[in-house]
Amino acid sequence: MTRQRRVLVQIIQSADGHLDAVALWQRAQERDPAINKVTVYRTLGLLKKFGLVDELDLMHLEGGKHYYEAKATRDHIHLACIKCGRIQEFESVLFEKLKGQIERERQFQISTVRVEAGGLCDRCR
Amino acid sequence: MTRQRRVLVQIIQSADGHLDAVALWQRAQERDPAINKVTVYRTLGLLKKFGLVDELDLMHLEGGKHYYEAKATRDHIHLACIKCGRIQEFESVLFEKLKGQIERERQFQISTVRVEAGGLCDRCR
DNA sequence: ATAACTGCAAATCTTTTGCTTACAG
DNA sequence: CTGTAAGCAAAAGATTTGCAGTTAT
Repeated sequence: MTRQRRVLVQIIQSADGHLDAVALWQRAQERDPAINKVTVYRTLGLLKKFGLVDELDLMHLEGGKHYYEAKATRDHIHLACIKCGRIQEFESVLFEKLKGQIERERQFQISTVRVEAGGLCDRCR
Repeated sequence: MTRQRRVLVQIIQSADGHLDAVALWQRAQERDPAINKVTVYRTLGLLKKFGLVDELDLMHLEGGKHYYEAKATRDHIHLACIKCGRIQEFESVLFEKLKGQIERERQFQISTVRVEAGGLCDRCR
């Protein structure tokens, strides 16, 4: 557990939105100007591997980059508005049931699930 | 409607698995050696825009590339085994209900949904 | 001490853009 | 004809790798 990792983990934990690797790196630089982008990628790789963060694509609204968020206690769905870019989160017991169905019917042991919907949000439709 | 587009659309339509842009380009070259990779990207962009193909990430099992498949009549979920890499597809009425719930409760007009689960398949667990 | 981690530079890979030529309708 | 698409080269952006020096434990 190094200084750099502490900084990165804390930023991810306390972030309100969804950060991509470069945005995370920029925020980290505010606290530790020497921190390297490569370290960010390597740390994200680790956190992902240990299931501490979720990796999102948010329907590629902004190209091919990936976004990260601290793994929540409860999985949630991301709704990405293709017009205004707003990202909403959504929880549902149906989603929980769906996961259960997958594990049961396919004997598939889920370690990560990602649900992303693209479309028009209530404000934009 | 050009020769190149016809080739590309036909490959996507008849593909059994999930192709990334480069794999699609390679298959296209077998039929039309002069076809350019850029044309593949541009055509994929169009097909995506018109909702004729779905773009997947398959849990980034192989890095940051994207995969494409012809939009099916019925949405389905992708299950990616993190051990053997096998991709399974899964349909469910629960999934359909979940989409309905999102549209109703959030007044969100879904144009594309993507559900991907990573974990261990029945053979690997 | 020593195994793991960081920084730096450079490589790799995917995707996008500008511009000219070619082709479909 | 005329607008749209394709090809080519080059750019841009994201992520990964090799290696030498540094740090956590």
